[in-house]
Amino acid sequence: MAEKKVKNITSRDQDFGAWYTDVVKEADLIDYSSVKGSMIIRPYGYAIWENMVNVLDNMFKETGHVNVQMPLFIPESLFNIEKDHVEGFAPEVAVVTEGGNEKLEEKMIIRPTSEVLFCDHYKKIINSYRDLPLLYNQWCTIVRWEKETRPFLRSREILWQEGHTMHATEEEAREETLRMFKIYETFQKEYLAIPVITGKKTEKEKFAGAEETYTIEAMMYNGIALQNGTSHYFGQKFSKAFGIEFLDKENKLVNPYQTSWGVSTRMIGGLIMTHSDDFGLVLPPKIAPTKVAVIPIGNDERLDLFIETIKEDLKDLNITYTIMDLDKSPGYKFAEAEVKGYPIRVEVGNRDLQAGVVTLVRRDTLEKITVNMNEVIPHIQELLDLIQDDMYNRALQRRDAMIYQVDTIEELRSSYDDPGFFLVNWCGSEKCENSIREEFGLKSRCIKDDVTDKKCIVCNSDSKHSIYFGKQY
RNA sequence: CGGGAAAUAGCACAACUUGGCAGUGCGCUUGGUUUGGGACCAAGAGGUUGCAGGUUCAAAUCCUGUUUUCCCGACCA
Repeated sequence: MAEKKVKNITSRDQDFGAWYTDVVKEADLIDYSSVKGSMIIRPYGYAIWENMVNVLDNMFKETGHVNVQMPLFIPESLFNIEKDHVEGFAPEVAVVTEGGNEKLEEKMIIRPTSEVLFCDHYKKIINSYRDLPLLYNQWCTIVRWEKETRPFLRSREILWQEGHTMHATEEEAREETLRMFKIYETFQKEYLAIPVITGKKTEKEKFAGAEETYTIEAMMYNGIALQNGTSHYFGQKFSKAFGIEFLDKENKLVNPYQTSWGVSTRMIGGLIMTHSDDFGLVLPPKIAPTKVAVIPIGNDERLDLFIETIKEDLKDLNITYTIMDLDKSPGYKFAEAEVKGYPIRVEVGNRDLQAGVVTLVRRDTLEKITVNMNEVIPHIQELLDLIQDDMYNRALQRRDAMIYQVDTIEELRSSYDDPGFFLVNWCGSEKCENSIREEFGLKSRCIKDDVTDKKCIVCNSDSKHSIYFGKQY
């Protein structure tokens, strides 16, 4: 069991913010660049993203979506077509005013999201109900001029995925919004081992231009909320504003119904702040680029033989691995394996070989397990599943312990500073939502469900919803 | 965008107060010895002190501006 703390990582309980940046840096996930708010994602960080992309991209394709690539620039006039959308994004867009040494006649906005580009294109290619549904997705970067930036959590240049779909009927579009919402939820639970709270955003918090926004809210180790994905239902707002029309089966000209949905590398930040510890990164096996680290200790011919065998076995089972045979002391390798968050490490030296065993160490608990040499592989397989499940369950327990049902404003007043989410009854008015935000610094996360037999904790009129509030990143 | 702190070798820092040869530790390279919690010996390499101006015989050091990073706040589909 590790006794010594990795020297360059601040303790998580002492200073959560410093701990987070330390882990991100020490695990070689990113480097800072000379460009404010634009991080360099290094190979190990990018490998985590690639795994996320692969899983999600398959899920998108299985549900009929295809990938496209849209322009980076949006002419100002195009951007200005939908009023709510402009108002929401205007404060944070970057604008190109010059090109080739000349002032541009029309400013070009660097996409902060691509709704208008998709709509501009859809207008041309949608003519008949036979063209629908149109299920497009793109993997790309976008730019939002954020003032405070943090690696993965909030950057100016954001690496993400945005799906944009058009449907013949409202029902279909609503189904799509929820289908993708569900895919995000499943992905985060099953692959990232992050328990999430899901629901609708309030009018105040929804996406600029959307009719409804569904959100995936995760709670970090310190009780802070992280919005880890959204799915929007647009109705016909954009299709009307952009004049997108098609002939339906009755030969009537109608506007299609639209959705959009996205997740970004912010999920990597969520992954870290949910699972990692003072020794470094802890990754769930299903998303870890390297699942097993084999650490040979000392020199021995039998050791080489063992390494060769285990390499073959792991390769056959498609379990990614690394052999840490660098010329470093064992302690160095253990610490290195921990900071990188390899889910399982296999320690093997003379002592083990003599006894015909190897030592397995789980990264999540740092528990050491001695197993028979010829049973290593089944143990690894079993352990990978167990770690995945245990990580989810631990995160779930911790989160649930930090959700507080609060029935009166006095209760909230005495507990609002506690880390976590507060479940309150709310009348649905923006006034009461704002008042909770102003007095307690808590933002609404999402609506849990409809409640009618309770009173709003602020104004005491009939409650409409049970809703989560929390501090956010 | 407001308040605070910082930037010196790849990393962490010293030298700055009181201007005068740019240094220490880790890491890196080479050779050797080692190996169960961040090994040891020896020999090396590595610098436009973030950037741009100014003051001065002389600037890492003093002054001005600027960029980036971190912390707190505001903002954040």
